Amino acid sequence: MKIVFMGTPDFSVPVLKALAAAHEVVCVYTQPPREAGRGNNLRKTPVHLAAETLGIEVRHPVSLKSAEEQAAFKALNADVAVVAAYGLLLPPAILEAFPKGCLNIHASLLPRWRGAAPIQRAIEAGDKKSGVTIMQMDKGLDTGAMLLKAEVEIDENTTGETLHDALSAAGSELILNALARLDTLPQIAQPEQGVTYAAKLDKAESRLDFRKSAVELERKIRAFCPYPGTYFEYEGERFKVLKARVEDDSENMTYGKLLVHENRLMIICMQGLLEILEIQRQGKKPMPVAELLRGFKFRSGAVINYPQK
RNA sequence: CGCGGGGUGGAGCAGCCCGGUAGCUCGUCAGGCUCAUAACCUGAAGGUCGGAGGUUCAAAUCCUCCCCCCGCAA
Repeated sequence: MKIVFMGTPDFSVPVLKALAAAHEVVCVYTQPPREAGRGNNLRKTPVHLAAETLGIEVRHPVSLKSAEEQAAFKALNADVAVVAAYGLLLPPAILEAFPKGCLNIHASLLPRWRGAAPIQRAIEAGDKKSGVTIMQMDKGLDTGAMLLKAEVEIDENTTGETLHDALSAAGSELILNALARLDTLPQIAQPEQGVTYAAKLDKAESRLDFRKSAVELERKIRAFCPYPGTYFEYEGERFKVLKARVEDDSENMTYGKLLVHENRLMIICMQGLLEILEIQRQGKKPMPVAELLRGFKFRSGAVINYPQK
């Protein structure tokens, strides 16, 4: 099949590779290079780089609203467009440009977690499973009819990173499956029941708030690992928390207090005790807490800064 | 030229501002103690202080350039 692929971040790269291996990908759409990272140099998106390696034409329009862009898109004369985390809204003219329309790979079991950050929100909310959904795109935000789903378990070791990779891999497989049976697959409308939205990740959420429970915080730490990360402040310095565990989930009032015991570091939460397992100092690499404690001393009993209301 | 932190025996840190014997917490090795131990005691090995120049009687420490790692912002 002749396919146009539209995607931007790392999540989309395995999908592009899978498609390129099995079909004719005539063109790749991605976000334009932007200033990013140290030095604010222009950076091509992961999909952009992957497409170049594969020798596929890359287009990165700022918008698809203009008649020129829409005409250029339609002129590709493909059978279908596959969209995975592209980052641009698709106008009706794009959605209807090809015979099979636009298929989307969404990283959740729709209609749960429509929107920007379905992977992290699922872990953060304590869901026991997530998955990917292949859907026929329509005008709404992740509201189109569903073709196929694949489930992925979430357990106590699942992080944003591992779930991201698992869903990306599952999505790559599932889209090939869907394309192979495109004409016979039933299109199932999304139920009204169970709709939730995954709000985009906000930097302010990265700061650990010890008025929350240890259970909630541990889930957030896993969900936000490695991006956007979580941290607490100690004597004006940020300490990124990569991994933690719930030591105790009973109630506690002196929340925000830090405890150093043997080679362990714990923080009292409004409800429960959170043990920090993996930590990263500013300018340093992530390391197990016990290692940091060999050279760096936290004052036991110190109160950790957390967002004030 | 976006802002900033860091590279010191195997690990984590201090020392650098105010040049002058390489330190701390661990780990490793050997021996001791012990029913035993990741515990304790004693001893030992192990470092061109990221690299190259420069200043100086003397540089981990001051100056210049380079390499590598990371945090923030975007």
